[in-house]
Amino acid sequence: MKGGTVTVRDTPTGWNSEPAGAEPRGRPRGRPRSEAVEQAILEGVLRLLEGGGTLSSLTVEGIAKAAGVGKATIYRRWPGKEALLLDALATLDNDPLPETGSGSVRDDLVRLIEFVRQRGVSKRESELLRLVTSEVMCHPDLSQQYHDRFIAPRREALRQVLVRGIDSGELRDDIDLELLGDLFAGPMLMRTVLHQWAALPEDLPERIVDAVLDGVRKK
Amino acid sequence: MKGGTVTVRDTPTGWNSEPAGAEPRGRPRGRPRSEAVEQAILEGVLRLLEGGGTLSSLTVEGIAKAAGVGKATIYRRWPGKEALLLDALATLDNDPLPETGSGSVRDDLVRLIEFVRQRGVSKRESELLRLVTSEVMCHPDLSQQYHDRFIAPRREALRQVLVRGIDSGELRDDIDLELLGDLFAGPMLMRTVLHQWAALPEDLPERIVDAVLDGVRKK
Amino acid sequence: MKGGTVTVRDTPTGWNSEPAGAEPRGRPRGRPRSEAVEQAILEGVLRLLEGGGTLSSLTVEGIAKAAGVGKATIYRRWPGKEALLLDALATLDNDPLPETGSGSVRDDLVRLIEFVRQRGVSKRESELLRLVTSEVMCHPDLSQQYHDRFIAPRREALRQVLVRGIDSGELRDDIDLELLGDLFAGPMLMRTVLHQWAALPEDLPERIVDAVLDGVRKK
Amino acid sequence: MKGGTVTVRDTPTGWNSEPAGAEPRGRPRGRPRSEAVEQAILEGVLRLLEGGGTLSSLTVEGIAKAAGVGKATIYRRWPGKEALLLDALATLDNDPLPETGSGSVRDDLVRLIEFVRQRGVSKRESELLRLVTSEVMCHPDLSQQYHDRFIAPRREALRQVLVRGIDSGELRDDIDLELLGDLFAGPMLMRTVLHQWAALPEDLPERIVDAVLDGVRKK
DNA sequence: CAGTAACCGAGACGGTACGTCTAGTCTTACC
DNA sequence: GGTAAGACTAGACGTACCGTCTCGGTTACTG
Repeated sequence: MKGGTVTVRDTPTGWNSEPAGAEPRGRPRGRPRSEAVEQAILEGVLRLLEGGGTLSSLTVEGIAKAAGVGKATIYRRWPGKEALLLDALATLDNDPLPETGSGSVRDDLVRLIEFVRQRGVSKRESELLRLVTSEVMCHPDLSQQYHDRFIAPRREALRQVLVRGIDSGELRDDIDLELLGDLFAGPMLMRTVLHQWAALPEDLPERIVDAVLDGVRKK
Repeated sequence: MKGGTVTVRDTPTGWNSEPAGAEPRGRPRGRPRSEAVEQAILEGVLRLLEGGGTLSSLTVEGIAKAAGVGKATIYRRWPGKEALLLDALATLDNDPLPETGSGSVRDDLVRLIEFVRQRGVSKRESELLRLVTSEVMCHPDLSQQYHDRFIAPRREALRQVLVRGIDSGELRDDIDLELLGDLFAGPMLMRTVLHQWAALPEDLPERIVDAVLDGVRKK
Repeated sequence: MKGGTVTVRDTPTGWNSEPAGAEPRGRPRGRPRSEAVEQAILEGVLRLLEGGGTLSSLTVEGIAKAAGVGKATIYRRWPGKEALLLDALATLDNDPLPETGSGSVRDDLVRLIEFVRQRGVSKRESELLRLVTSEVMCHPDLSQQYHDRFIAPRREALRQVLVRGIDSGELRDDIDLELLGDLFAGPMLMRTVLHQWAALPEDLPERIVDAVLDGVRKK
Repeated sequence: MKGGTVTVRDTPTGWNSEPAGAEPRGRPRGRPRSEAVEQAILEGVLRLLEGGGTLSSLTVEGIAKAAGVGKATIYRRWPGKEALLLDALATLDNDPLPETGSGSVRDDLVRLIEFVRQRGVSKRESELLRLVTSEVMCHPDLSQQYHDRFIAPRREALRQVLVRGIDSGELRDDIDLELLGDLFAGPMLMRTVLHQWAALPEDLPERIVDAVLDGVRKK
């Protein structure tokens, strides 16, 4: 289901795993958890989100109803709706990051930012993303999860491109990588947080990259 | 807060105002709403927030208890806790924006970003700001309010500096102002959303401004 | 207003009177209480009762609104709506009791019970009576009031007739007067409590009196 | 209570029953309602009533607290506290009616009235009975329920005795049964309504029956 | 092939908070 | 000082979810 994990029993995100140690290798006893049920729940979340509505209107009870599932079945898999949301976001977010390293650093940067822009222009994804981001801001304990699963991969891809640019002499080496990354990603985030979905024109990635690369000071 | 409104009776944020038109000028009848009660409620919110906790742990009932006030008194003034939060944020957020226009464009930009950084390093303000931002992301109806009261003034100050820079020939004139603003503000927002409060070193504003001004491309 | 009381200032039922002794005789200071207001309140109660509804739907706030009066004006006169209800009942209940003593004891008894039946067949009065009775059953402190003002006069009239009957040898003297009264009044009360308003045919008083007088044992 | 019904799932008084028709006979799904919880609620009501207090001081919230139960659990079973009161009354009121038909009509009548008197002299029962009666007087929709469950059985027992008396020639046959019943029951009701609990001496049933049977007219 | 252990839908359970309503008091300006 | 208006504290109302807990019933593996 998720990435390269092979065992059927692996809980979606590592939550709620068995006592750990009881059965070192053997298949757990009893009826195995239904893969179909899991899908139904995640799809139920997405379906409810399409109807719009705030985060507090997305109730566990409603999700259970929408998925035709008992509440306990949800709580058996996730500790709460916040964690469930993270997994729901993951089901939409499994497109591979664009290839980089083949062309110029500039093109790679544009491609990466364009990839993020794509998320933003999709109604369903942007809605969910916004909800999850909102949720994460209130729950420090989810922040790490969120960062590791959704932010880190993108930042890492960005970082690799930037490192390549520095090594090749295309980029200055007196700016720390963290800030460098923020400069490129910031404008996209800004528009997301402020509901400015419309403000994502096709040429935005190019304009961001060029402005950051060249600087905004008049030569 | 409340800008230049003069009348005593003006409700905090324009919510819940009287039918409008009934009594064009005269003082409304009945016992006037207590200014003290209003303060007590807002202070109650701030006190509860210092104790930490997520947004859902900040209940209207708790606020009423903390402020020594009936629930109805809160609902008489605000339609819900989200709107109340906006006003609570405003009570912390009434420092005047820094003066600009006296020195170089670069100095003005640094001053503006430093002003935002100050908010971030204050525990109480940053906590509240994060909660409100989170809330706003889920409630499109509050988004406008939030933008007009907290975002717009800062953006306008920023815009004026940028316009001055363009007019004086210090800044390029081929980048739209919106994007220009995002470039400077983005890194601050990024760190706020991701709980990276620690990542706000004193020299950050300078580094942001210099990087954006000069570009990150190796000369 | 009420019976033979002359002074304007006398509160309706003696509640809420001034400190008593402060100003032994002189006209009290300030604006005198408005007679009209008092009437408006009582009529408001009656109007609301016509609309039907339970006792808990008869709110002080609603009465004030219906009477075009402030709540404080009501509380200045009555300690609560229960007491107010008693006075409202009194405004309907001021017809003089029928004359007795002129004819036979049987005729007097029929006349008294017919008088009670009249109350029952009037929608408005019976509704109010039922509400008040209900209220009284829950408030022992009003029980005395209720008894003195509404029950006692009727029972006294009944008692006088019965005493006359005993003295004249028409009635047995081995039954205590209390029980004697209950025998005549019981059937009317029974139908009131059980909402059997329809079961008050015109000849009911006669039938009650004859049955009780003659006994129900077959001769 | 609940008569001869055997099934465990029967809701107390038929309120809140399932859609009726969905599952004609099978056991309803989900966790069954706890019998113990039901008892706890009813006992909570009785406990609160012993403390005295008016009907409005008997709140659903208080009952829930007293029974150690959530409010929803109460509302799941009863539509409101009025209906709950009826069931609470029923738990006290399940003594079988006295046997009749074995002896003289007079003895049967005395026995029936003595049965009612017993209710009245018990503090707890009379308190509850008074509250329920009061409540019923204000809520016509409960009147039928109340009548069917508490009044009708007693009236029917009384009616049977009276019919036997008429058939055997002991009682006059020219008085309608309804009035006949009221004559015997009226005095008891009267004392109940007027808080005259003390006025229920042991020989009252006998005196009532004899007076009604023989008539009060001097022979 | 019966036993057993965990799964499943359903929904009851004790709580908590919601947003509304009313009680009874208090505070204005006006009369 | 009476009056209408309406804000005030307090707390019950009935509803909606939370996260947990039974129920009867359903798989899969195991002995």
